[in-house]
Amino acid sequence: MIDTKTRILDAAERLFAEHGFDATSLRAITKEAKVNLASVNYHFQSKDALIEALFVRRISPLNDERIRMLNEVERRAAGAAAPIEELVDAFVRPVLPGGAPGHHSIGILLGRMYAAPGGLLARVIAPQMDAIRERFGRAFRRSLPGLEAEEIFWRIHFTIGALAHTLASRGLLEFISRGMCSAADADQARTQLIRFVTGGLRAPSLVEKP
Amino acid sequence: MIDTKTRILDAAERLFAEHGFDATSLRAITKEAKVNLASVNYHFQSKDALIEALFVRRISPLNDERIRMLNEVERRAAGAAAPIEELVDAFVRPVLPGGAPGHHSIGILLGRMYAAPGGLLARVIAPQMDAIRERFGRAFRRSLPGLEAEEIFWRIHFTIGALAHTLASRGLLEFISRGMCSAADADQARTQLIRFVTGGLRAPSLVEKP
DNA sequence: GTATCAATCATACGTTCGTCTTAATCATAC
DNA sequence: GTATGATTAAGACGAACGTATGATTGATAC
Repeated sequence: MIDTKTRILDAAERLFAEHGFDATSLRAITKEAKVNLASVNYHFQSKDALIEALFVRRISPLNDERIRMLNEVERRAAGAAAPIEELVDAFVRPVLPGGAPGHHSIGILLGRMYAAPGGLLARVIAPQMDAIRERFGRAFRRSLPGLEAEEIFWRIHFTIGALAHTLASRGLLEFISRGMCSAADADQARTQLIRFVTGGLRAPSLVEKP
Repeated sequence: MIDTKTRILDAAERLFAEHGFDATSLRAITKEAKVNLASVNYHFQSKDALIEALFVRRISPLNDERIRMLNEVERRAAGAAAPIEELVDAFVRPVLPGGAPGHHSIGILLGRMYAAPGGLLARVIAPQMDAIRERFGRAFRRSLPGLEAEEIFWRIHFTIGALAHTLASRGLLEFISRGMCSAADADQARTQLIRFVTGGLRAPSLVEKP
């Protein structure tokens, strides 16, 4: 029998991803997890703290995997500038379904969190993302010497947008089911995403070079 | 004195954009609008219907402006394929701050809605977006003859993602204020966005051409 | 066996929410 | 003036929520 704390986290992750944070009550979570209602306030202190714990559990391994893949890409490049496609792949793959070990619905939740108001993103996610952003920013600057740091910043921002939208979009699957898109598998989505983002990153700089 | 219905819509739009739909109560809205609580259920029927009315009021003019700009772009192209930058501009400008007449916070709400669960997007926004997607899809196919229809579909999807993320991201302004990005004005964001998206759209096709 | 402490359980509390009801107000037409 | 229909006002209702309480169980150590 899995321990109560994990059962709560798993159920919460699943239900939050499906219905959103506000629309999911602790009663629904404890029912899904087959635990007592009070367990949530015993193991965590509040609903907010539960949500926070939920991200804490996933984000670190996720970003570790990103860094691991990035290091691997740079190792293969052997000192030269790494190919943009591979940098992007290291950035997006771990967060896409099937991309990281123990991966469940955290990608959807992350995508949703980026659009949500409130302090959780600023308190929990943003600090973790700053390190990733910094590390990948350096790699991109290396492989895109024609761009200024500020432009890199913007383009990473747009990359996150395209990624988060792909993760969060409920509409996508509907479009797919309506025949507007034939391949529903994650590989197809990732390949298309990488191609698009790589093109965006490679776009010429807006800054006039002397 | 502006009429009650409009006052409610304006206040709701403002508060929803700032705090989200669930975190904003009808009492907060009616207080902000300086109207009676029951007015909401009188003029609209429910909170959900209010949210729906809120989008209905803005989306049509917004998409009309998109179509108007697109037609203008195609008119200038005089039969030839229109430049991608201008197509993208017609797509993103109306939804960005200062881009359309009567524009307030609807962009933030749209950006947030794309990441939110529930049927409102599918019921209200998606049907309106289908027409836009179709119209712009045709224009993009014309200007990007090397791409298959499915690839165009994906790339419009990613474009919406980058756009929605830019609209919804609270974090962005924080990064800006922390000096990681110097220009906070909408012009800078739009220019960077268009450059990135154009590059993504122009990326070579994934499909092998015979 | 019994003391101890963490975990689980049923249940209650206080709050807040969306909605509804009923009465009061206002403008307009006759 | 008065009737009429639309709007606004004040307040109450029931439901659902997050949280807290106190009892109960279960395992471990002595």
